[in-house]
Amino acid sequence: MTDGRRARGEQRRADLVAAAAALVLEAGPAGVSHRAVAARAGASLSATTYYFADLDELLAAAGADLAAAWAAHARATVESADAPPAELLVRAVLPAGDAQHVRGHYAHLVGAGAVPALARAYAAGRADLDAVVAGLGLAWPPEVLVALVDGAAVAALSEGRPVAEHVRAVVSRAL
Amino acid sequence: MTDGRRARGEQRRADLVAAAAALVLEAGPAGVSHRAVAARAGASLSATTYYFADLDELLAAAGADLAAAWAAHARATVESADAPPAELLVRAVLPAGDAQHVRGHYAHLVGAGAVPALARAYAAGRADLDAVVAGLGLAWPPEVLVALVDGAAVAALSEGRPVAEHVRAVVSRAL
DNA sequence: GTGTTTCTAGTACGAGCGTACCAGAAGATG
DNA sequence: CATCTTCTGGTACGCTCGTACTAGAAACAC
Repeated sequence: MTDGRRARGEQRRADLVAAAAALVLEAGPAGVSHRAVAARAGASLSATTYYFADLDELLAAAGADLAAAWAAHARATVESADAPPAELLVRAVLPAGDAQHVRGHYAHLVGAGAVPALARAYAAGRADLDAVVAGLGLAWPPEVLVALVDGAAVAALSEGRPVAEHVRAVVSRAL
Repeated sequence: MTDGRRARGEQRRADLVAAAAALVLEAGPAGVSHRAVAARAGASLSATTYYFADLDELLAAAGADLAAAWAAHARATVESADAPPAELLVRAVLPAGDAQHVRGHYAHLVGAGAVPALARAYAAGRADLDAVVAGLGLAWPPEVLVALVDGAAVAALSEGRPVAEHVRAVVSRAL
Protein backbone atom coordinates (compact mmCIF):
# COMPACT_ATOMS: atom_id res chain seq x y z
CA MET A 1 0.00 0.00 0.00
CA THR A 2 1.48 3.34 -0.93
CA ASP A 3 0.74 6.05 1.57
CA GLY A 4 -1.13 4.28 4.30
CA ARG A 5 -1.45 7.56 6.11
CA ARG A 6 -3.74 8.97 3.48
CA ALA A 7 -5.88 5.84 3.47
CA ARG A 8 -6.12 5.82 7.24
CA GLY A 9 -7.09 9.46 7.24
CA GLU A 10 -9.83 8.94 4.70
CA GLN A 11 -11.18 6.07 6.74
CA ARG A 12 -11.24 8.24 9.84
CA ARG A 13 -13.00 10.96 7.95
CA ALA A 14 -15.58 8.54 6.59
CA ASP A 15 -16.19 7.20 10.10
CA LEU A 16 -16.86 10.70 11.34
CA VAL A 17 -19.28 11.40 8.51
CA ALA A 18 -21.09 8.13 9.15
CA ALA A 19 -21.33 8.89 12.86
CA ALA A 20 -22.72 12.33 12.12
CA ALA A 21 -25.26 10.90 9.69
CA ALA A 22 -26.39 8.35 12.27
CA LEU A 23 -26.77 11.10 14.84
CA VAL A 24 -28.90 13.16 12.46
CA LEU A 25 -31.29 10.24 12.12
CA GLU A 26 -31.32 9.50 15.83
CA ALA A 27 -31.49 12.95 17.34
CA GLY A 28 -32.05 15.35 14.47
CA PRO A 29 -29.56 17.89 13.14
CA ALA A 30 -29.47 19.62 16.52
CA GLY A 31 -28.09 16.45 18.07
CA VAL A 32 -24.91 16.65 16.02
CA SER A 33 -22.05 18.19 17.97
CA HIS A 34 -18.31 17.77 17.66
CA ARG A 35 -18.20 15.83 20.87
CA ALA A 36 -21.14 13.57 20.09
CA VAL A 37 -19.72 12.72 16.67
CA ALA A 38 -16.28 12.00 18.09
CA ALA A 39 -17.66 9.72 20.78
CA ARG A 40 -19.86 7.92 18.29
CA ALA A 41 -16.97 7.37 15.88
CA GLY A 42 -14.56 6.37 18.62
CA ALA A 43 -12.30 9.29 17.79
CA SER A 44 -11.04 12.18 19.83
CA LEU A 45 -12.61 15.59 19.80
CA SER A 46 -9.70 17.03 17.82
CA ALA A 47 -10.26 14.63 14.95
CA THR A 48 -13.53 16.37 14.14
CA THR A 49 -11.88 19.74 13.83
CA TYR A 50 -8.89 18.31 11.99
CA TYR A 51 -10.99 16.88 9.18
CA PHE A 52 -13.70 19.53 9.05
CA ALA A 53 -13.17 23.25 9.25
CA ASP A 54 -16.35 23.75 11.25
CA LEU A 55 -19.57 22.03 12.21
CA ASP A 56 -21.37 23.17 9.08
CA GLU A 57 -18.87 21.37 6.91
CA LEU A 58 -19.32 18.18 8.91
CA LEU A 59 -23.09 18.48 8.73
CA ALA A 60 -22.93 19.09 5.00
CA ALA A 61 -20.83 15.97 4.48
CA ALA A 62 -23.21 13.93 6.61
CA GLY A 63 -26.19 15.36 4.75
CA ALA A 64 -24.72 14.50 1.36
CA ASP A 65 -24.21 10.97 2.67
CA LEU A 66 -27.81 10.78 3.86
CA ALA A 67 -29.20 12.08 0.59
CA ALA A 68 -27.23 9.53 -1.39
CA ALA A 69 -28.21 6.70 0.94
CA TRP A 70 -31.85 7.71 0.68
CA ALA A 71 -31.83 7.64 -3.12
CA ALA A 72 -29.98 4.32 -3.10
CA HIS A 73 -32.50 2.86 -0.68
CA ALA A 74 -35.35 3.95 -2.93
CA ARG A 75 -33.76 2.47 -6.00
CA ALA A 76 -33.04 -0.86 -4.31
CA THR A 77 -36.57 -1.04 -2.95
CA VAL A 78 -38.24 -0.41 -6.29
CA GLU A 79 -35.93 -2.70 -8.18
CA SER A 80 -36.61 -5.53 -5.76
CA ALA A 81 -40.21 -5.44 -7.03
CA ASP A 82 -41.37 -7.82 -4.33
CA ALA A 83 -44.62 -6.08 -3.46
CA PRO A 84 -47.48 -4.22 -5.17
CA PRO A 85 -46.53 -0.86 -6.66
CA ALA A 86 -48.30 1.20 -4.01
CA GLU A 87 -46.47 -0.63 -1.24
CA LEU A 88 -43.16 -0.25 -3.05
CA LEU A 89 -43.82 3.47 -3.33
CA VAL A 90 -44.29 3.81 0.41
CA ARG A 91 -41.26 1.71 1.26
CA ALA A 92 -39.08 3.53 -1.25
CA VAL A 93 -39.86 7.06 -0.10
CA LEU A 94 -39.93 6.44 3.65
CA PRO A 95 -36.56 5.77 5.22
CA ALA A 96 -36.12 2.44 6.95
CA GLY A 97 -35.98 2.42 10.74
CA ASP A 98 -38.11 3.34 13.70
CA ALA A 99 -40.19 6.46 14.27
CA GLN A 100 -37.19 8.39 15.55
CA HIS A 101 -35.29 7.74 12.33
CA VAL A 102 -38.20 8.88 10.22
CA ARG A 103 -38.51 12.02 12.32
CA GLY A 104 -34.79 12.70 11.99
CA HIS A 105 -34.98 12.18 8.25
CA TYR A 106 -37.75 14.72 7.79
CA ALA A 107 -36.26 17.19 10.23
CA HIS A 108 -33.06 17.09 8.24
CA LEU A 109 -34.96 17.34 4.97
CA VAL A 110 -36.83 20.46 6.05
CA GLY A 111 -33.63 22.18 7.11
CA ALA A 112 -31.52 21.03 4.17
CA GLY A 113 -32.64 23.71 1.75
CA ALA A 114 -31.07 26.42 3.88
CA VAL A 115 -27.61 24.97 3.15
CA PRO A 116 -26.74 25.21 -0.55
CA ALA A 117 -24.59 22.08 -0.57
CA LEU A 118 -27.37 20.04 1.00
CA ALA A 119 -29.99 21.56 -1.26
CA ARG A 120 -28.00 20.33 -4.26
CA ALA A 121 -27.53 16.88 -2.75
CA TYR A 122 -31.22 16.48 -2.09
CA ALA A 123 -32.21 17.86 -5.48
CA ALA A 124 -30.04 15.18 -7.08
CA GLY A 125 -31.41 12.51 -4.76
CA ARG A 126 -34.97 13.54 -5.49
CA ALA A 127 -34.39 13.48 -9.25
CA ASP A 128 -33.14 9.93 -8.80
CA LEU A 129 -36.15 9.09 -6.68
CA ASP A 130 -38.58 10.52 -9.21
CA ALA A 131 -37.00 8.50 -12.00
CA VAL A 132 -37.28 5.33 -9.99
CA VAL A 133 -40.86 5.99 -8.91
CA ALA A 134 -41.86 6.71 -12.49
CA GLY A 135 -40.99 3.11 -13.24
CA LEU A 136 -43.67 1.82 -10.89
CA GLY A 137 -46.32 2.31 -13.52
CA LEU A 138 -48.71 4.21 -11.28
CA ALA A 139 -51.21 6.65 -12.72
CA TRP A 140 -49.72 9.91 -11.38
CA PRO A 141 -46.51 11.79 -12.10
CA PRO A 142 -43.74 10.79 -9.69
CA GLU A 143 -43.54 14.21 -8.01
CA VAL A 144 -47.18 13.88 -7.08
CA LEU A 145 -46.74 10.38 -5.70
CA VAL A 146 -43.67 11.31 -3.67
CA ALA A 147 -45.38 14.43 -2.34
CA LEU A 148 -48.30 12.31 -1.25
CA VAL A 149 -46.06 10.02 0.79
CA ASP A 150 -44.00 12.86 2.25
CA GLY A 151 -47.07 14.87 3.15
CA ALA A 152 -48.79 11.94 4.81
CA ALA A 153 -45.60 11.21 6.73
CA VAL A 154 -45.41 14.79 8.00
CA ALA A 155 -49.03 14.65 9.11
CA ALA A 156 -48.42 11.41 11.01
CA LEU A 157 -45.25 12.79 12.60
CA SER A 158 -47.02 15.95 13.75
CA GLU A 159 -49.70 13.91 15.49
CA GLY A 160 -47.40 11.26 16.87
CA ARG A 161 -49.17 8.51 14.96
CA PRO A 162 -47.48 5.45 13.41
CA VAL A 163 -46.06 6.79 10.18
CA ALA A 164 -46.01 3.87 7.77
CA GLU A 165 -49.52 2.87 8.69
CA HIS A 166 -50.95 6.33 8.14
CA VAL A 167 -49.04 6.82 4.91
CA ARG A 168 -50.38 3.55 3.53
CA ALA A 169 -53.92 4.62 4.41
CA VAL A 170 -53.59 7.96 2.63
CA VAL A 171 -51.95 6.42 -0.41
CA SER A 172 -54.60 3.77 -0.75
CA ARG A 173 -57.27 6.44 -0.51
CA ALA A 174 -55.62 8.35 -3.35
CA LEU A 175 -54.94 5.57 -5.83
CA MET B 1 -61.01 45.83 37.52
CA THR B 2 -60.73 43.40 40.35
CA ASP B 3 -57.32 41.91 40.78
CA GLY B 4 -55.19 43.78 38.29
CA ARG B 5 -52.25 41.66 39.32
CA ARG B 6 -53.80 38.53 37.88
CA ALA B 7 -54.67 40.30 34.62
CA ARG B 8 -51.21 41.73 34.32
CA GLY B 9 -49.69 38.32 34.93
CA GLU B 10 -51.80 36.69 32.26
CA GLN B 11 -50.85 39.37 29.79
CA ARG B 12 -47.19 38.79 30.57
CA ARG B 13 -47.61 35.09 30.11
CA ALA B 14 -49.39 35.57 26.78
CA ASP B 15 -46.61 37.88 25.62
CA LEU B 16 -44.04 35.23 26.41
CA VAL B 17 -45.99 32.56 24.54
CA ALA B 18 -46.37 34.85 21.53
CA ALA B 19 -42.66 35.63 21.56
CA ALA B 20 -41.82 31.93 21.71
CA ALA B 21 -44.18 31.18 18.85
CA ALA B 22 -42.63 33.92 16.73
CA LEU B 23 -39.18 32.53 17.47
CA VAL B 24 -40.24 29.05 16.41
CA LEU B 25 -41.30 30.40 13.04
CA GLU B 26 -38.19 32.51 12.64
CA ALA B 27 -35.49 30.20 13.87
CA GLY B 28 -37.11 26.83 14.41
CA PRO B 29 -37.75 25.15 17.75
CA ALA B 30 -34.02 25.12 18.49
CA GLY B 31 -34.01 28.92 18.41
CA VAL B 32 -36.27 29.14 21.43
CA SER B 33 -34.35 29.74 24.66
CA HIS B 34 -35.39 31.38 27.90
CA ARG B 35 -33.20 34.35 27.15
CA ALA B 36 -34.32 34.76 23.54
CA VAL B 37 -37.97 34.63 24.53
CA ALA B 38 -37.47 37.12 27.36
CA ALA B 39 -35.66 39.57 25.11
CA ARG B 40 -38.29 39.21 22.41
CA ALA B 41 -41.13 39.79 24.86
CA GLY B 42 -39.38 42.66 26.60
CA ALA B 43 -39.37 40.74 29.86
CA SER B 44 -36.62 39.68 32.17
CA LEU B 45 -35.12 36.23 32.18
CA SER B 46 -36.82 35.35 35.43
CA ALA B 47 -40.26 35.97 34.01
CA THR B 48 -39.85 32.93 31.74
CA THR B 49 -39.11 30.64 34.66
CA TYR B 50 -41.77 32.23 36.82
CA TYR B 51 -44.57 31.48 34.36
CA PHE B 52 -43.27 28.19 32.98
CA ALA B 53 -41.76 25.38 34.99
CA ASP B 54 -39.26 24.58 32.25
CA LEU B 55 -38.55 25.15 28.61
CA ASP B 56 -40.68 22.23 27.49
CA GLU B 57 -43.73 23.81 29.06
CA LEU B 58 -43.04 27.09 27.29
CA LEU B 59 -42.52 25.33 23.98
CA ALA B 60 -45.72 23.36 24.44
CA ALA B 61 -47.70 26.53 25.08
CA ALA B 62 -46.16 28.19 22.03
CA GLY B 63 -46.87 25.10 19.93
CA ALA B 64 -50.50 24.98 20.96
CA ASP B 65 -50.73 28.64 19.96
CA LEU B 66 -49.16 27.90 16.59
CA ALA B 67 -51.44 24.96 15.91
CA ALA B 68 -54.52 27.02 16.69
CA ALA B 69 -53.31 29.93 14.57
CA TRP B 70 -52.61 27.59 11.69
CA ALA B 71 -56.10 26.11 11.73
CA ALA B 72 -57.64 29.57 12.06
CA HIS B 73 -55.60 30.81 9.11
CA ALA B 74 -56.81 27.89 7.00
CA ARG B 75 -60.41 28.47 7.92
CA ALA B 76 -60.25 32.18 7.16
CA THR B 77 -58.54 31.55 3.85
CA VAL B 78 -61.07 29.01 2.63
CA GLU B 79 -64.02 31.02 3.84
CA SER B 80 -62.77 34.09 2.01
CA ALA B 81 -63.34 32.13 -1.21
CA ASP B 82 -61.63 34.77 -3.31
CA ALA B 83 -59.66 32.44 -5.57
CA PRO B 84 -60.10 29.11 -7.40
CA PRO B 85 -60.33 26.07 -5.10
CA ALA B 86 -56.85 24.77 -5.92
CA GLU B 87 -55.31 28.12 -5.05
CA LEU B 88 -57.33 28.32 -1.85
CA LEU B 89 -56.05 24.88 -0.91
CA VAL B 90 -52.45 25.96 -1.28
CA ARG B 91 -52.94 29.21 0.62
CA ALA B 92 -54.87 27.50 3.38
CA VAL B 93 -52.36 24.76 4.11
CA LEU B 94 -49.16 26.78 3.72
CA PRO B 95 -48.51 29.28 6.49
CA ALA B 96 -48.27 32.91 5.49
CA GLY B 97 -44.85 34.53 5.53
CA ASP B 98 -41.45 34.18 3.94
CA ALA B 99 -39.44 31.03 3.33
CA GLN B 100 -38.00 31.10 6.82
CA HIS B 101 -41.48 31.06 8.33
CA VAL B 102 -42.51 28.14 6.20
CA ARG B 103 -39.37 26.28 7.16
CA GLY B 104 -39.98 26.99 10.83
CA HIS B 105 -43.55 25.82 10.51
CA TYR B 106 -42.59 22.48 9.05
CA ALA B 107 -39.65 21.99 11.40
CA HIS B 108 -42.00 22.49 14.29
CA LEU B 109 -44.59 20.20 12.72
CA VAL B 110 -42.13 17.35 12.28
CA GLY B 111 -41.00 17.60 15.88
CA ALA B 112 -44.44 18.13 17.38
CA GLY B 113 -45.46 14.49 17.51
CA ALA B 114 -42.73 13.71 20.01
CA VAL B 115 -44.46 15.94 22.57
CA PRO B 116 -47.88 14.55 23.55
CA ALA B 117 -49.43 17.96 24.22
CA LEU B 118 -48.35 19.22 20.81
CA ALA B 119 -49.43 16.04 19.09
CA ARG B 120 -52.93 16.59 20.45
CA ALA B 121 -52.93 20.24 19.44
CA TYR B 122 -51.92 19.44 15.89
CA ALA B 123 -54.32 16.52 15.63
CA ALA B 124 -57.13 18.92 16.54
CA GLY B 125 -55.84 21.55 14.13
CA ARG B 126 -55.56 19.04 11.33
CA ALA B 127 -59.09 17.78 11.89
CA ASP B 128 -60.23 21.37 11.57
CA LEU B 129 -58.15 21.79 8.44
CA ASP B 130 -59.53 18.64 6.85
CA ALA B 131 -63.08 19.75 7.52
CA VAL B 132 -62.42 23.10 5.92
CA VAL B 133 -60.63 21.64 2.91
CA ALA B 134 -63.47 19.18 2.36
CA GLY B 135 -65.66 22.20 1.69
CA LEU B 136 -63.60 23.21 -1.32
CA GLY B 137 -65.40 20.70 -3.51
CA LEU B 138 -62.27 19.14 -4.96
CA ALA B 139 -62.28 15.56 -6.20
CA TRP B 140 -60.04 13.98 -3.52
CA PRO B 141 -60.44 13.37 0.19
CA PRO B 142 -59.08 16.24 2.26
CA GLU B 143 -56.26 14.16 3.81
CA VAL B 144 -54.98 13.44 0.34
CA LEU B 145 -55.14 17.07 -0.71
CA VAL B 146 -53.41 18.31 2.42
CA ALA B 147 -50.74 15.61 2.13
CA LEU B 148 -50.10 16.71 -1.43
CA VAL B 149 -49.47 20.30 -0.36
CA ASP B 150 -47.37 19.35 2.68
CA GLY B 151 -45.30 16.87 0.67
CA ALA B 152 -44.65 19.32 -2.12
CA ALA B 153 -43.68 21.93 0.46
CA VAL B 154 -41.18 19.57 2.08
CA ALA B 155 -39.67 18.77 -1.30
CA ALA B 156 -39.28 22.45 -2.10
CA LEU B 157 -37.78 23.16 1.33
CA SER B 158 -35.26 20.36 0.98
CA GLU B 159 -34.03 21.73 -2.33
CA GLY B 160 -34.13 25.38 -1.35
CA ARG B 161 -36.66 26.19 -4.04
CA PRO B 162 -39.50 28.74 -3.76
CA VAL B 163 -42.13 26.84 -1.84
CA ALA B 164 -45.46 28.29 -2.96
CA GLU B 165 -44.46 28.15 -6.59
CA HIS B 166 -43.42 24.51 -6.45
CA VAL B 167 -46.48 23.51 -4.45
CA ARG B 168 -48.77 25.13 -7.00
CA ALA B 169 -47.01 23.26 -9.80
CA VAL B 170 -47.39 19.89 -8.09
CA VAL B 171 -51.02 20.52 -7.17
CA SER B 172 -51.92 21.57 -10.68
CA ARG B 173 -50.27 18.44 -12.02
CA ALA B 174 -52.38 16.31 -9.68
CA LEU B 175 -55.81 17.86 -10.20
C1' DG C 1 19.70 6.84 10.96
C1' DT C 2 17.42 12.21 10.14
C1' DG C 3 13.74 14.95 8.53
C1' DT C 4 9.00 15.81 7.03
C1' DT C 5 4.30 15.24 6.70
C1' DT C 6 0.10 13.32 8.54
C1' DC C 7 -2.63 12.34 12.14
C1' DT C 8 -4.06 11.86 17.25
C1' DA C 9 -4.81 13.19 21.95
C1' DG C 10 -5.43 16.39 25.48
C1' DT C 11 -6.48 20.71 27.22
C1' DA C 12 -8.21 25.44 27.44
C1' DC C 13 -11.12 29.57 26.54
C1' DG C 14 -15.10 32.15 26.03
C1' DA C 15 -19.93 31.93 25.14
C1' DG C 16 -24.68 30.54 25.71
C1' DC C 17 -27.61 27.50 27.90
C1' DG C 18 -31.37 25.81 31.72
C1' DT C 19 -32.30 26.59 36.07
C1' DA C 20 -32.28 28.23 40.96
C1' DC C 21 -32.23 31.77 44.24
C1' DC C 22 -33.30 36.08 46.50
C1' DA C 23 -34.30 40.99 47.34
C1' DG C 24 -37.63 44.16 46.44
C1' DA C 25 -41.40 46.57 43.74
C1' DA C 26 -46.40 46.67 42.94
C1' DG C 27 -50.83 45.97 43.95
C1' DA C 28 -54.64 43.99 46.80
C1' DT C 29 -56.67 43.39 51.46
C1' DG C 30 -57.48 44.23 56.17
C1' DC D 1 -51.61 52.44 58.21
C1' DA D 2 -49.56 47.38 57.96
C1' DT D 3 -49.63 42.87 55.79
C1' DC D 4 -49.77 39.48 52.39
C1' DT D 5 -49.53 37.86 47.56
C1' DT D 6 -48.08 38.50 43.05
C1' DC D 7 -44.74 39.66 40.11
C1' DT D 8 -40.07 41.58 38.49
C1' DG D 9 -35.17 42.10 38.09
C1' DG D 10 -30.56 40.66 38.91
C1' DT D 11 -27.22 37.42 39.77
C1' DA D 12 -25.02 32.93 40.11
C1' DC D 13 -23.96 27.87 39.35
C1' DG D 14 -22.88 24.13 36.63
C1' DC D 15 -23.05 22.42 32.18
C1' DT D 16 -22.27 21.82 27.07
C1' DC D 17 -21.01 23.96 23.18
C1' DG D 18 -17.64 25.49 19.01
C1' DT D 19 -13.21 26.30 18.35
C1' DA D 20 -8.16 26.98 18.98
C1' DC D 21 -3.75 25.48 20.46
C1' DT D 22 0.12 22.51 21.45
C1' DA D 23 2.76 18.28 22.07
C1' DG D 24 3.70 14.05 20.39
C1' DA D 25 2.90 9.57 17.85
C1' DA D 26 2.92 7.29 13.30
C1' DA D 27 4.08 6.65 8.64
C1' DC D 28 6.73 7.95 4.98
C1' DA D 29 11.16 9.89 2.16
C1' DC D 30 15.93 10.29 2.06
